[in-house]
Amino acid sequence: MAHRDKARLSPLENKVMNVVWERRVATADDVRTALARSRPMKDSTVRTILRRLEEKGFIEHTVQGRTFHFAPRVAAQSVASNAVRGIIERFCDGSVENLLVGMVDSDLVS
Amino acid sequence: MAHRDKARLSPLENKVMNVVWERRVATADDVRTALARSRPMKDSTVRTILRRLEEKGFIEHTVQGRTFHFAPRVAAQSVASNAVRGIIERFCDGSVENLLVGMVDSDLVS
DNA sequence: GGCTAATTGTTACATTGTGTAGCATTACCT
DNA sequence: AGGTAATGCTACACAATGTAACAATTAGCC
Repeated sequence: MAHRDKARLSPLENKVMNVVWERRVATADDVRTALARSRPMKDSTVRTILRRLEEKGFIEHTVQGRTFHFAPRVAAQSVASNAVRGIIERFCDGSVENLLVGMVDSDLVS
Repeated sequence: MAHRDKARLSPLENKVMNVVWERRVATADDVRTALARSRPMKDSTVRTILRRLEEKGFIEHTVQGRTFHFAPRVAAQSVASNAVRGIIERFCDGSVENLLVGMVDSDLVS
């Protein structure tokens, strides 16, 4: 299982991904509408983010008529797990236990 | 407990922090020496990183003679837990359980 | 079939973050 | 007191990020 997914998500990319993850499939306009309240964006901006997300391998698209339908290529939990793995390597000397200890200490889990 | 620690660690800052965390206290030269093999850096570079880390609140220094002695202001596990908390919020809809499920799925824990 | 409005493609750019470092200055210690 | 080692200040190139305009295309309606 060789996979190159080192790419990280920027805050905005993250928000967009959340929309795609929630819907399982979304058009650029779906995304813009979904985020309109919390983060108004021009159509072009949304498309740029979607393009970058696709370049990074987080989403893929199919064409329906003239419209791109974006769907996740990776599950949110998968990305999350990967991120946690990175954290464990970088901060906890590779030990999951160390992380869990810290999480217990800060009441994240019990 | 109001704390503003939104600041993130860059890869290099991370490496430097690891040295400081390991030693509990380190001078700029200690850091440079410790990382010399894996990442040769000029003295100035190390100092810049240390300064930024201090600005970000990750370390603090005391002066011994003319030398700065840097020590962590936050524990590694604390930073790790915070990072995980962020991940949970951003990817797992705020649910620790969701994260744990993903971690189990990807064999991070059992 | 042709037109129009919706969609995508292409390109740009200002800001900030990151890594890298030089040089001036200061002040211990011998 | 002077040399040496440490800091203070500043700079800069490159990549990432957020933001978007404008051009080109084309699906689908009339």
